[in-house]
Amino acid sequence: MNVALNDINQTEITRLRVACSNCNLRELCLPVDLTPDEMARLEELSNQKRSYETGDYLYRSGDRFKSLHAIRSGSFKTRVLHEDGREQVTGFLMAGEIIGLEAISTDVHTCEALAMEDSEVCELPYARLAELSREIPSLQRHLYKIMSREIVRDQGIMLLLGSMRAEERLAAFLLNMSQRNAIHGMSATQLRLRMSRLEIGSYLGLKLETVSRAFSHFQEEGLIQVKARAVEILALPKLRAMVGK
Amino acid sequence: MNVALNDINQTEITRLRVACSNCNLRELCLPVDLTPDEMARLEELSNQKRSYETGDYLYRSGDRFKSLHAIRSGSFKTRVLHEDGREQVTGFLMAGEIIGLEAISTDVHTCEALAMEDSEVCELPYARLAELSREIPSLQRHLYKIMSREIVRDQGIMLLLGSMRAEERLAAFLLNMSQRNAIHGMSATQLRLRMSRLEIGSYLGLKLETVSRAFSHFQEEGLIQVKARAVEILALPKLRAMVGK
DNA sequence: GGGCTATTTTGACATATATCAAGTCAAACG
DNA sequence: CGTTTGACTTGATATATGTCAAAATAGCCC
Repeated sequence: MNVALNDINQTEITRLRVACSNCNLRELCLPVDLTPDEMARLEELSNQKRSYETGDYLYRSGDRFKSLHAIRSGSFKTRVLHEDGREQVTGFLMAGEIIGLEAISTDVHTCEALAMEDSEVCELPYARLAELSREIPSLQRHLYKIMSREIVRDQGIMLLLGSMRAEERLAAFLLNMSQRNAIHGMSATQLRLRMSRLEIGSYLGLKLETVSRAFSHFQEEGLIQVKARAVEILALPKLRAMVGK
Repeated sequence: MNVALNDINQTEITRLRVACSNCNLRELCLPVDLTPDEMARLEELSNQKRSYETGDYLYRSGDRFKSLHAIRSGSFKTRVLHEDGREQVTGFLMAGEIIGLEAISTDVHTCEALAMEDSEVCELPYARLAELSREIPSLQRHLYKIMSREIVRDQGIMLLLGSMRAEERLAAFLLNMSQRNAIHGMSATQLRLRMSRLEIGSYLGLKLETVSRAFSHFQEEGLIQVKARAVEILALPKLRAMVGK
């Protein structure tokens, strides 16, 4: 749930994402009125830093939940493993985004998160965040909002996944990647995908061949330029039109 | 998002639902330790009551969000209307359940809720609930949990919808209805569905004919006995097996 | 109860996606 | 530099679901 298809529905998308580079909670604070003192206390929470290499686990299913993590560099995917060993990708998390929210309720992670490339994260101990939010009502209210907005976002996904066809899903995915790139100051049209066709398919509920065909078809139509994982978006408006906006 | 497919994944399902008949927040309080005094204050919130006839709106898209509602009797559906007039059902809410959570973040309802039959609800003014939660830390924490558990639940839906086929979706739906029936002290096998095949299809992302065929097929297989909207579940374990558990 | 209407079921066919199987391409490695 | 390996693309076919149409059924009003 860390990643949302319906982001491309052009509602605000900044939300939980940390737009500034030093991995504090500025984005999270932005819409709430905090005093400089409160702000400082909030930023203190995110001072630690840790490195992960490609394939390393940030957390595994069953791990006790202690903290959220803000991704400073690199990217992660979250997944669940089914009994039969199949992998189901549930989200992609990029630099500047916060990961781990899904475990707040259970205190235990229900999926695993692993680095898709060498990455760095800052820890946000949840206990201290909650504690702080009890002292700062506007922060508390904001956390509520963040969480329930996640709900709305996912509801959006549900609606979309139920009714979207393969190419619409892929269009939504590309627009989502584009927007998240743009938020963090990178190109909105030049994408370097970190994930394989198989992973994209798993995330979108499609087979890798279907994903590949959709890429090819988009290229034929002049919507994008594909070169393996380097994708250039040529016709952003047309892609938007495909997903209904 | 008020309704979840993955409830049938046999995790706990009591959650937000109010199991006792007088529509207080007992279910909501249950897992938290409240003093009798705190409990009393909480129950005060749900004293009001209002009636709705079939087709009445509990709220509409765009309405200002003021309160949650606990359904004392009857049932509601939530939906969004697309530009072209198509209706998309996003949830079914039954007696004993709480509706409206999706609007907390935006302060405005993003979908509309209307009665599927004559119904009664109690209002839970959100401001007072939030205020109270500030004074009662364990309640605050519980609200966090409820909300983020909604997240997990919806994530479950996302996973399911992406990979489940028509009959699996219907099986999940039936099991969900069964469980919710059971929670509120009704039969787990004798279901009186309040919604049409069209609404079920809209909710599950299927066409009504597909829903109907799935019902028929289940009956042929001896899994259920169908008589219009009266459905008897004959082979609960087999249905469970269909959805992976 | 009889007729009316909406709902549900069923059938025939169309389309989208999955499946199976080659074949291509590119990075990694000796 | 050739080989290997994994990822990606493309093609042929199968299967699931959607679409269109008609018949059957149930609920409702008089």
